[in-house]
Amino acid sequence: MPGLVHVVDDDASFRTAIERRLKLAGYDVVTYASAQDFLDAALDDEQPGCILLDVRIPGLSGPELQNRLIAAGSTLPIIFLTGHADTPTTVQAIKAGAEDFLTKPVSSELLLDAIARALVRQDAARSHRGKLEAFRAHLATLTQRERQVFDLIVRGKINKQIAYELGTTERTVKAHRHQVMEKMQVHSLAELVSIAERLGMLDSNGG
Amino acid sequence: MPGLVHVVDDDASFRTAIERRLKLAGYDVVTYASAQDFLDAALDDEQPGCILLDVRIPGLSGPELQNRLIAAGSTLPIIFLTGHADTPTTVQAIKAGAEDFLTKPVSSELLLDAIARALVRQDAARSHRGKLEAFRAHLATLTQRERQVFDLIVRGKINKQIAYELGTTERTVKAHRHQVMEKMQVHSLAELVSIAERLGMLDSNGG
DNA sequence: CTTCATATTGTCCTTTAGGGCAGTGACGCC
DNA sequence: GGCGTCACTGCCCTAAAGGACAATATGAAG
Repeated sequence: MPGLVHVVDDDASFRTAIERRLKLAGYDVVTYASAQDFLDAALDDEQPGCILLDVRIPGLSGPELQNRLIAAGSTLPIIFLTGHADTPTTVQAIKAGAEDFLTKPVSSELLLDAIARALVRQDAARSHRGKLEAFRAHLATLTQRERQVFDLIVRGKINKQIAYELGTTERTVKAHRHQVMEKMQVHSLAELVSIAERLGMLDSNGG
Repeated sequence: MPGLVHVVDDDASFRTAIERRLKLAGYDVVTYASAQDFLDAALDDEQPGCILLDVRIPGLSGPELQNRLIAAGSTLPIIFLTGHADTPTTVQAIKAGAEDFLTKPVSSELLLDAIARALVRQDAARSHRGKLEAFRAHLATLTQRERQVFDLIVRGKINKQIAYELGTTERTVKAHRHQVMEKMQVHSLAELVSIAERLGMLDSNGG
């Protein structure tokens, strides 16, 4: 799996060395001397890649950068690389979703394995997220009224009940319902419910 | 949140000390000198509780016990406690779902926080799992034919198509469909699809 | 052989869902 | 004032779902 590896480390000689190793393995590499440099690069989050991130770097620390990226909704997997790891930092990083936490010096085998895993994971996450985004995009085109009808439909209400709850008629509900199916680009109630479930809209329902 | 804390550690004086601290905090405690002792206790996995587990113990190691429990489908959260942690072990434990990884000596604050989190998490996991189990139990009462109809229903097929695919008639499909709704204890197609989605039966569908 | 579960199917009727066609009314924008 | 979007609605018709009542067939279990 090809991909772009972002190396964030303040040690210039380390950056040079790791870049050479990764390029030999067939990866594209970009290096950054600080977390801020990385953020300033304003990356395309959708591109296949991952981050090799030093924990202790001047300015924003590795875990701080990780938090920023999570807050920003990034899906770029992070592999931490550090001279000496302390347990709480390690635990926190992994809990926050880091792909791995390695210690320098790192063997090429461990490093390349971690990168390969990270790229596979990101690929899966990206395609999964892509589908959800498509659903959300469709959902966003619904008018307020259509959205209300949508919510009641996927909770198993029949048109008659929906009409009553919205204070309108069955014919009107049918019209909205038609628009909902059209805009969400589905051809069955089952698909509609499936989408709603995936978007977490049915977590606490009462049928 | 009350709960039973299982302490697995080969150091008798440590067990005694930790038991006293945990009981003071209001928890029930059971101690084990080895992983095998814990396994032999044949625990009720559904009871609220968690495990305080030493990494290096004679016989089965902490991580090995963790793997066994995962393989057995246990939902008991694990908090690792160890004298000195190495990074790969820490990473692996957390990735495998351990609640935390603490080093001895541990402050009561960190320990009790971790236990409280573990119990909350287990509670959520248990109730979530309970619902799924109920669904699965209902699903298990379906006959083979009903199950086939179920699968096609939740993929958005209409009775006519289902009848064709199963080489039977629409009337028969209706009969099975009725049985499915009855046995799954739902009153709408939406509920049925929602359940199917939660049970992971719709991951790759074509509507 | 009898009983039970399963699978099957038919006829008839009611309720829901889904649209076609047509029209009204409110609101915001150019 | 004209245009477009959104919400609303009536009449009418077809398709799909669901259930009542009734019945056949098969295989496993006792």
